[in-house]
Amino acid sequence: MLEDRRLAVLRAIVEDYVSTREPVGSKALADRHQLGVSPATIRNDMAALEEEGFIAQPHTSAGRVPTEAGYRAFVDRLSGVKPMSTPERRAIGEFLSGAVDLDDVMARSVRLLAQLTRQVALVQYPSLTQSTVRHVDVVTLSTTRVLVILVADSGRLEQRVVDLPTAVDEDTIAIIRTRLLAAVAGQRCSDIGQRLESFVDTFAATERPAAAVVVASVLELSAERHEERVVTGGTSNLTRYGDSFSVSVHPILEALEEQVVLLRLFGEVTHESGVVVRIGHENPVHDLQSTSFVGAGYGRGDDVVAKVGVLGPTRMDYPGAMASVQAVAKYLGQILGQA
Amino acid sequence: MLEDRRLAVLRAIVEDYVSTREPVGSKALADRHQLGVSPATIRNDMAALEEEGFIAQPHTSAGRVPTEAGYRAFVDRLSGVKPMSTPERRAIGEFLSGAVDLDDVMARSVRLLAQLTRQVALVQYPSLTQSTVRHVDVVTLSTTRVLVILVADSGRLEQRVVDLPTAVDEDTIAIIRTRLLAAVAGQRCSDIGQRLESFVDTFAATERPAAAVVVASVLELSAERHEERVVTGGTSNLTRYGDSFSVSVHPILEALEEQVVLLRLFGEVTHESGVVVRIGHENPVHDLQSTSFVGAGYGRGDDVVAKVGVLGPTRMDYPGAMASVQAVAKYLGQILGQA
DNA sequence: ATTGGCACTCTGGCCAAGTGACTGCCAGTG
DNA sequence: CACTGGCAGTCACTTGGCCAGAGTGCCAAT
Repeated sequence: MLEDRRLAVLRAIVEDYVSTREPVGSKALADRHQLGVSPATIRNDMAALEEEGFIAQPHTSAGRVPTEAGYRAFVDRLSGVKPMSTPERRAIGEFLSGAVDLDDVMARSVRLLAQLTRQVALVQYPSLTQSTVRHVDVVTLSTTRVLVILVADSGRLEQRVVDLPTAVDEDTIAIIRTRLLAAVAGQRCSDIGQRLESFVDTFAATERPAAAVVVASVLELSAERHEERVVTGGTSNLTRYGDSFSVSVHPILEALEEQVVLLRLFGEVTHESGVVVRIGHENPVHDLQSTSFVGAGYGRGDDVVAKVGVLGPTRMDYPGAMASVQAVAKYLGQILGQA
Repeated sequence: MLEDRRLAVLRAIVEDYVSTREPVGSKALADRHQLGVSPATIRNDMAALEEEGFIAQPHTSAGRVPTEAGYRAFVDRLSGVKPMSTPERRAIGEFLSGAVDLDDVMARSVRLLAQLTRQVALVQYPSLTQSTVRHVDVVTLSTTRVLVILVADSGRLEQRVVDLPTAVDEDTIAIIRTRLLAAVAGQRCSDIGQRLESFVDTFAATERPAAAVVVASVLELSAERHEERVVTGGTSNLTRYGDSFSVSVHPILEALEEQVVLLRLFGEVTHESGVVVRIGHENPVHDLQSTSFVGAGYGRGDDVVAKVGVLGPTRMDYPGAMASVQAVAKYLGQILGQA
């Protein structure tokens, strides 16, 4: 009861602060929410909340602002995922299903998510290791150069230009192509390493050098290192308010340009199907510790093949962001399933 | 002679302003450059330059700042392209030739250019219409779904998922694939529309519906609309200084997220092989009129297949940017030529 | 437990004065 | 005639002091 109201006050503070971006005082709270008590009472609650570390004052005579712990409590105990309206859901589905290829799906998703949340959106390409090989092709570019193409069932396509050690005629290429395809088609990407181990040895001596480099490139294409790729969108949302939300947008923009950093950010979002929220310093990336991250995995059925998320100020609309991220993840899974 | 010194003063103003980012006064000019005259004389020249519209004062008691016309004069008459050192050139070449496929080339270029100029870098994918078809492939995804892949000789690869009107067996797909490849391989992308005009009619009735949609998708892939694609990098350079360089970075960031806008920006860079500079309002894109653009076309030999450029504050190091853009364009052309 | 009242604190806006960095002009000089 | 030194004038920017407003904490009362 007493405890209940304190939490209600915390929720009110978070909501007000998120929408006004200004420290919120006891009077304003009493006015804008039906808490049924006077400002003085709220002040007492606020003092207690501050004691517990959920809120803080920027300076003595200012209102209160939620701390990271405050947001954490809000997310964990006070807000469910805001349900989305059916037309909204339908709009998302329609927008995403209009895509013509995987690149398009990714591009649309990131754009959509940025628009929905008005934050920076991040979408990761489906992992290769989790996929099976749909097709492999070897295209002749010149007598000593071929393009190796690998298509996964997620629709993901990887390519690579390969220099052959010696000039090779079209027939040999054809042989390599056919046999390679037979060897790996339908295999899981993570398995083809084993499958191809002694595969090269089965080629005639004249074909072997060329086959070796081609096979090597297929291995590389399907390897873990190559698998990760994150697209970003909505970076202009970082500068939506007069001037950034904390100190400077610069380090954040810098971080967003580094794939490695983005992967580290996503790294934390693992297995579990639910939405993950990382607030401020919970974040593994130092330069992004003034921001919060809301992410979720997506995939066909239950296995997560990649992740999506949004990045924004710690002062962000968590319920809304969680809903959007979840919805986009869900539709991404569906689209991938049918591809 | 007299005229000469005035221009020297203009050059000095531009250089100082670019490096210090502060209005430059007559005394500072006399100190930092060997103009051989006193501040008073310089003041006279400055008055004249202001009269002619090349420089302006932010307020009465401040130093002078170049106007757009001033930069224009500087670029046109006062600065050549700053030559790059040989080690620098070699570093560029090495960095770019390490790329494994076209995506990689583009990604590396944009990164490199952003680093060299410390500005926002833009790189456009090679145009398809200018290229010839190296390979076409049709990969079965399900009985009613195929992935159509088109590889151009520039190394560019386009893909598209296509729904077939009816279920089609693997043999039919194989037929379509083979005949399609024969029909378009080696053709210029811009020509294949004609080549495929009556191509569909040559198929047996049972194959025709499937062939029709596949052919249609190939046409789309090679069509003009699909051809343009611009990648950006170094956007964090926009926020390098305390706070933006003009009013706000926000509209600029927004503009950079719109492919259409970027294409409009590039649109102006046409044919001529040289470096093009657009200063402030010379720029066709309204939201980017507080910025300058330095761009150049690249391609194999003389025909321009796409463009590269950098975007930065009007107060930017034009000679340096021009040199970097030119160098990257040149190496891009070389790499593309050998691919 | 809640409330109204009151004293206290601190920020932000505002104004005035002082400082410094320019310029423009003018009279003087080789 | 081009250049120079000097000098007065203008204006932005900074500093310090002041005031108003917002918000708190505490206390005594209900």
